[in-house]
Amino acid sequence: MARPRSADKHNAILEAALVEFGRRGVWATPTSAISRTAGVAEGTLFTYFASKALLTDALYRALKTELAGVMLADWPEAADPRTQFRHIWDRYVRWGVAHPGKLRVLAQLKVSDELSDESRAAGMAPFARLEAVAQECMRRGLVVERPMEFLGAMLTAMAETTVGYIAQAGDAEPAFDYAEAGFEIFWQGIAVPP
Amino acid sequence: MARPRSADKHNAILEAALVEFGRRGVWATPTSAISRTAGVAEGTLFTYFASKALLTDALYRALKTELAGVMLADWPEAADPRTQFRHIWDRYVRWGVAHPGKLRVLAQLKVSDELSDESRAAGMAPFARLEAVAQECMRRGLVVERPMEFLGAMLTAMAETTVGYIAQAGDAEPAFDYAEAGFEIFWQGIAVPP
Amino acid sequence: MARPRSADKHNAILEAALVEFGRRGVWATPTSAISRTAGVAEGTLFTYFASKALLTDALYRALKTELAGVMLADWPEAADPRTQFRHIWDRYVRWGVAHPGKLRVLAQLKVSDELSDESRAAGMAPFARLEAVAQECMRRGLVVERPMEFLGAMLTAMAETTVGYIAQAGDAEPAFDYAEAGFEIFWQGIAVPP
Amino acid sequence: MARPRSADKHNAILEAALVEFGRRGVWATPTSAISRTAGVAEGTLFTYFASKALLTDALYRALKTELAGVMLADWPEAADPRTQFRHIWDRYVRWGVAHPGKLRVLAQLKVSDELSDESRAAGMAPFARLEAVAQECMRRGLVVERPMEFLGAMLTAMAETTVGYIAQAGDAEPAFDYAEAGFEIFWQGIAVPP
DNA sequence: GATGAATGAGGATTCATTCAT
DNA sequence: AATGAATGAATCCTCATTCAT
Repeated sequence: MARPRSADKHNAILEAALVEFGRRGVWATPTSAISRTAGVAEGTLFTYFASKALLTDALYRALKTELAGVMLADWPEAADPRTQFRHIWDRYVRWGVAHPGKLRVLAQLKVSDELSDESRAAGMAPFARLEAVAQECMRRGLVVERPMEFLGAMLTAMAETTVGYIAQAGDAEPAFDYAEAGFEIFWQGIAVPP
Repeated sequence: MARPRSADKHNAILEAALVEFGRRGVWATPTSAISRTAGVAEGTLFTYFASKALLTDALYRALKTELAGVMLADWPEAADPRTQFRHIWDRYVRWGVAHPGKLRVLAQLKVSDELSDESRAAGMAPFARLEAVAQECMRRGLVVERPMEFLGAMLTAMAETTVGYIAQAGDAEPAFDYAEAGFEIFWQGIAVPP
Repeated sequence: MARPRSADKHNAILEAALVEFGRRGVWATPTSAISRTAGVAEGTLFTYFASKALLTDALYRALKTELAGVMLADWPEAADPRTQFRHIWDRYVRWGVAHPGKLRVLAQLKVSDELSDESRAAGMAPFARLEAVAQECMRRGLVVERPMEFLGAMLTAMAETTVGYIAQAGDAEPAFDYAEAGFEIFWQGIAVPP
Repeated sequence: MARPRSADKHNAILEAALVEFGRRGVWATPTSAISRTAGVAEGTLFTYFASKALLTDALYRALKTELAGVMLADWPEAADPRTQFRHIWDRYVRWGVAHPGKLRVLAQLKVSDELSDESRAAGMAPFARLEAVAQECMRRGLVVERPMEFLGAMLTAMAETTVGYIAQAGDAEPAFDYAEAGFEIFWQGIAVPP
């Protein structure tokens, strides 16, 4: 057998793409910069990802999957709905604040024309797990009845905006707790008053 | 460069940039395509906009200004706060639905690295007029006290998401009124219950 | 008006392509070598020929046209058929011997897959003038009745082979007159004996 | 490199090269396509042929050898010269018509710069057997006295042209017998009238 | 020997911008 | 000011060949 394809290299390239995309923007990053950062030859990138578009696709999915994993870790199964939604919100925001580059790349990829429909769908898939929660909430009359994906998109948009504000505020002004404020708007927005 | 002669050409170029960016995406659009669509020579574009970055900047500001104009037109001065916010919301959503290309371009430009800080600031400026409304609402205790820009960003993000859903639903499924639903979330989210 | 497209540059590029193709072979010649030899920027080549394939096409047609011009110059209108055919033959052979590179490039282009059908047809067009001669000869029973294009292709193939032999023989061995010998085979081959 | 193990693989690669060259042209065919078609690994190709140039060389020689074999099979030893030449001619034309791809590849390889002089010489070698025939004819005054290789090249060129015409005519127009016509030109061309 | 991943020079274009007309 | 030809750096990807397994 020949040298097997290396998962390490695959990841190194993905990682490098993330780094370079974060530094220079998705469309301003040549594949050569990615391969250099990944420590592989220019051609090697293409044995792992047949084209730049496929690489960005894969990166998009990887980030989405990672994010979903973060949000679902330590899931408070027994907690009340508000706490569960807050869990998701906090994880999202914390992840975004901790990895501003990732969020930025995700934002760039989302508006990209190169992103395949399959990837867009795949990007949603990891969040399927959250559906059950919301469904249950609606059934119990705790939350307004809205299409699931719509609520999910709203949460995502609001959390992203929140992260953006925290990042922009910087350490300089920790005075205001945007994470808290953002979640309140979201929760008040969807909760059915008792 | 001397001051350009023709406002017509200036506008034709901006218009063409919008069309082409909408068709092919901001980063996949060569300036030559813009000048062709605008009906001017390749070089002429650069007497009106010294660089592609400056052109995108100008387009961003133009769209933001147009949007602000739409939102403030027919302003219901005498109406109650909810109605005023609803006015803003509806104008935004209606504009977005009517001009999906414009919204898409705006989204691409927002995540662009080329966008200057001045333009980002300038993009916010037209919305200053809305500040007064919110400020008054807060003072009267009708709305939660949050930094103005934060509320504005939230509104924008939520409205954009809403537009995205309406566009995606298409004419096929007019059953659900996302505009209404989206606004409810926003308003419940920020309103102080009596 | 802008700088007009220059016939000089157009020709310089064609000329340079000929030189480089002759030196390194059609498929081993990068466009950059052509532009360098032509004394223009790499990009300029593409304002005159949209692609390398189009350039080779144009070169093929140019060479064919030149060759036809050479063969028809000083046409011995009043001479007998044999002399007329000999005129064609000699011009062909002399041109090939004088410009071995051109013949070699022509040979490479002929077997190329890139050559468009239009160009192949266009390459034949200049020889239409010769048809009349052959037609007349056949009518008068001086020459066997064969499809015109077939005879033309035979003449071409035989002349090419002849040129190849002359070139290979070099100045070293002028003892044998291949041009004469080749024509004799051709003429005896098609002439109807009295 | 040690001597290759498998004659099968050697042949499979040559065969695959022929197929791919015929399909895509010699210079547009990557070695990877050849190895894929041959059913061997990319690297394996290079244990059988140290370089692409050597592979094309070998293919050229193989085709030439095959062609010579075809032409000499069923040799009419006792027949008169004309019949013998006709035998050669017919075998050549029939082979070319039956294997248009082979002839096309041969034509491409002939004009290639990569072809080594040894291979060109080797390509001629199989035809040495024909020399005796021609020599005898000349001695007996049946055929014009010309350098052997020149006559051979003429025959080849004329037969190739003939094959080209038959191929182009297709089944649609079997009316004209190019094989017959072509041979007549050749034979009249070289025969010494009694 | 067989495999196919790794390599990196090379190559045809593209494109923002400049500049001669 | 308007034009569009000229420029050449930059880019994605290909491919013959090498080499680790």
